[in-house]
Amino acid sequence: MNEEKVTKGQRTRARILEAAEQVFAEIGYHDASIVKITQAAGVGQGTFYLYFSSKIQVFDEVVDDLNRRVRHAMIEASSAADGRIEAERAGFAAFFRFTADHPALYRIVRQAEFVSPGALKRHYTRIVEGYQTGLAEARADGQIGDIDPEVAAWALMGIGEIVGMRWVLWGPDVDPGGPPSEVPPEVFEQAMTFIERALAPTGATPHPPDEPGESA
Amino acid sequence: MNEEKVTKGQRTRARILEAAEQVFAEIGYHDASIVKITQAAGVGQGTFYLYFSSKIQVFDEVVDDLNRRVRHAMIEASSAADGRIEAERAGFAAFFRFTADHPALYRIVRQAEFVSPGALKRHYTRIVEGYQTGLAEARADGQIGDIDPEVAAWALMGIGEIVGMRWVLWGPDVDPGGPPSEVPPEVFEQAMTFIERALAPTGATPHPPDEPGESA
Amino acid sequence: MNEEKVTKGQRTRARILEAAEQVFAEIGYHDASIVKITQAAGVGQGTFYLYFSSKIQVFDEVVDDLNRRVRHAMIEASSAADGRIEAERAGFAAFFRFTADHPALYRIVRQAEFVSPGALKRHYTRIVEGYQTGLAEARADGQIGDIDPEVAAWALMGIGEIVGMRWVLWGPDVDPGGPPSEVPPEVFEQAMTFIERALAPTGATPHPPDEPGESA
Amino acid sequence: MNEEKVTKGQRTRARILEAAEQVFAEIGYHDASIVKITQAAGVGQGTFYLYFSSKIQVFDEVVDDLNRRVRHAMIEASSAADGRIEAERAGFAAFFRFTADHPALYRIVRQAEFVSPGALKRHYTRIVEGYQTGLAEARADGQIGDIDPEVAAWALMGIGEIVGMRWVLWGPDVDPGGPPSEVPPEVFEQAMTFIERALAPTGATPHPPDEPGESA
DNA sequence: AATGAATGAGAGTTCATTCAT
DNA sequence: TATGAATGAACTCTCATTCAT
Repeated sequence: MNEEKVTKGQRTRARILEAAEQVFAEIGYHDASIVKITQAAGVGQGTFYLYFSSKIQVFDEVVDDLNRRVRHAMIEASSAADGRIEAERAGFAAFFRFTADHPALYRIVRQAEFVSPGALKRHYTRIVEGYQTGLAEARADGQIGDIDPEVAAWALMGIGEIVGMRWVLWGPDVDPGGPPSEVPPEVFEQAMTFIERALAPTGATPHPPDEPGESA
Repeated sequence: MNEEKVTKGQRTRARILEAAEQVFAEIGYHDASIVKITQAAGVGQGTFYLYFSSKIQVFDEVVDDLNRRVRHAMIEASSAADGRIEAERAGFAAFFRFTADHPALYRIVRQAEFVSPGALKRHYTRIVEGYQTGLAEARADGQIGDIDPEVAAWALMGIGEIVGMRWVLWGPDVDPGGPPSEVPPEVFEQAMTFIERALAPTGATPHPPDEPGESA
Repeated sequence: MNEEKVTKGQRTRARILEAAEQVFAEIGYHDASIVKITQAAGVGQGTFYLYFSSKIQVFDEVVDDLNRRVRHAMIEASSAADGRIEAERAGFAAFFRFTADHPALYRIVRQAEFVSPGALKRHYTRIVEGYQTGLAEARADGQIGDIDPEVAAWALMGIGEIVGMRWVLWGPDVDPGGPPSEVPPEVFEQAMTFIERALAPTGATPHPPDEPGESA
Repeated sequence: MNEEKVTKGQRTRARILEAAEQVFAEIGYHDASIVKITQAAGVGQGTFYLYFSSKIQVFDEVVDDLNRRVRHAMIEASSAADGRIEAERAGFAAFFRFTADHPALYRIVRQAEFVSPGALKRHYTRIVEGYQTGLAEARADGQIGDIDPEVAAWALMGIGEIVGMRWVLWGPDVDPGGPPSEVPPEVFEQAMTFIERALAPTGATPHPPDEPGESA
């Protein structure tokens, strides 16, 4: 009878976790108080400590949770795509989409450095590991140029991060406080071009097919 | 009379600013208290408010100061270099060197999002503007491929940021707490290769010099 | 049916009472939480309030319980002894032994002043009443000197208390945190000598056996 | 000019210490909150932490302060007295008088066991050391009987403590909450008789001089 | 008879800021 | 120009007690 049942406690815990994510994203870790989180969750203050041992623990859990979800979104998107380049584009697109839908990701992760350094490293490292594995395989297959997969993976991470911050979080016009928007298509295309050229198999012209007659 | 003279007040102000940079870098904005900053500066608490109107104002000023210095270091290094590629390498090297010497840059900037969002945007935007101008000129000269200078500039910013965080701040082994180290030479080379391929003039082989028999 | 039977409820109640005694003794009334007591008893928090109306009530009951047991131990020991002096020694010895076996006695009673003043007075007064009765009888029989039994009884109580604290609770070397030890035999002898001299029949030499030829 | 001057800060500190003593004595350590103490002292909450690092630190200081004062009172009284017995009576009288005037002594010390065990031991040990030294000298002079000064000193401490609690703190009728009264003269006399008999030089009749016709 | 999730008042402590000197 | 004593609001966290199950 209670085999797959979600207990009342589990529901309360989930509500608090969700509220914490929202509040952290909105006002930041330090301005987020337990009172604000529990009010947002609709529970008493004491209830928080029934499920989390401290404010920092719930922060870690929020970061890990977001990390899990963004990686899931990226993997799902790229595995459905056809071919290496398509997969890459799909992965990046998923990353930007997730960022737009969950601005909490950025806002929370960037606070992590001082709040919980472990959480920050865990977050980046896990995502990078995914990239790195894919790049190593692609290099072995000759699908990309000769480059260290680790460095390349971190470079991709950096590009994704900054483009997400610049165009998703800040909006097209860098005006402050605007709601997160999608990455403009032309920006996305340019960013992908940048990446594809960087990774293109050495010796081959990086982007020749669509501009014939260009090579010497 | 006070034309070139540095007044006592100006010296006090500078001491507080310097102390603030150190304390923010070491323990973060929120754990840094006015008491800690003034103690580090060797002045009384009240003196702080003679020169700065609030904790957040001194933070903004620290960020702007670091920004000015890192841009200065990059410009100086790249303008002394010979040729576009050399200039770029020199600029990145200067960026990483500054990061290693002033870990405060990273640690403070990454806190800025919630402390003072304006400071964060100002910081990135100013650095990117420098890149962007250079890239636009280089594109006009045909020294780099056909790519939107703005997107490319942000991509470079992202690469610099993440490589700096990964290899300078975290150290070679991602072990926590280690002192900031230099970017290992092979990582630097790989990162530059990545960038040079991405920016290489379209149609040309990105890295031909080391593979002489490659061109058609 | 339930004449001699110990019901399940009675057993649960006894377990909680015992757990409360241990927890109060170990960490003190204020640091002892209902959760800790119920966990030590192996029951749920709510169960506590089925048998006790409040934390303070269980404290009172613990004090009264210990009081009953220490008096029982003293009475049993002294009633088995032969002669007034022997009885007294046996009573004190029993008191110290009980203290060593149940450090809770001290630790709990000394907290009682602010937790439940009534409990403190009840505890001391009951023990003193036992002494007092014995002393009054002994005085009437001429076995002890002419002294107010009430004052003498309180004096004995004070000696027992402080010697117990000093040598049983703090251990022989006043080092902190050591486990309760027995009163060293020579200390016990000296304390009894002190008491016997104080109570010795007036005019008589208090300790004649070891100094023969002294009486008039 | 400011040679012997008491600074403003020192005065504030003294006011807080005094308020803490009163509040601890009245409602006990645990019910005494920083708010209550600072309100009683007429300062803000934050001011407390300018002078004391924690609630427990001020408690320790209060205990040590009371200890110093009670020892001072005892020493002063007994050193002004004439002869060993008179000195002893004067010391005890001073102890009881101090207790009556500063019920805080008892009420605070008895809480110390769990609040700050070090403070409790320090308090008793220091007073006992004074007794012990005096008793050792008196024994060497043959003024008191042959008894271990350490055990005897602790016994005296116990008697003083319990008589003070019984008659000073609880008042003559053991009714609760009455204001601290003096030890009734006849109780004081009986207690001194008890002590003098216990300490009387062995072989001599303890209290014969004042009742000449008493011996057989 | 027994449970444990839920509560909210209140605890100790910190700190940016003010202001009389 | 410089000080540091003073403040009080706000913080995280604890816990005796209740009550629906």
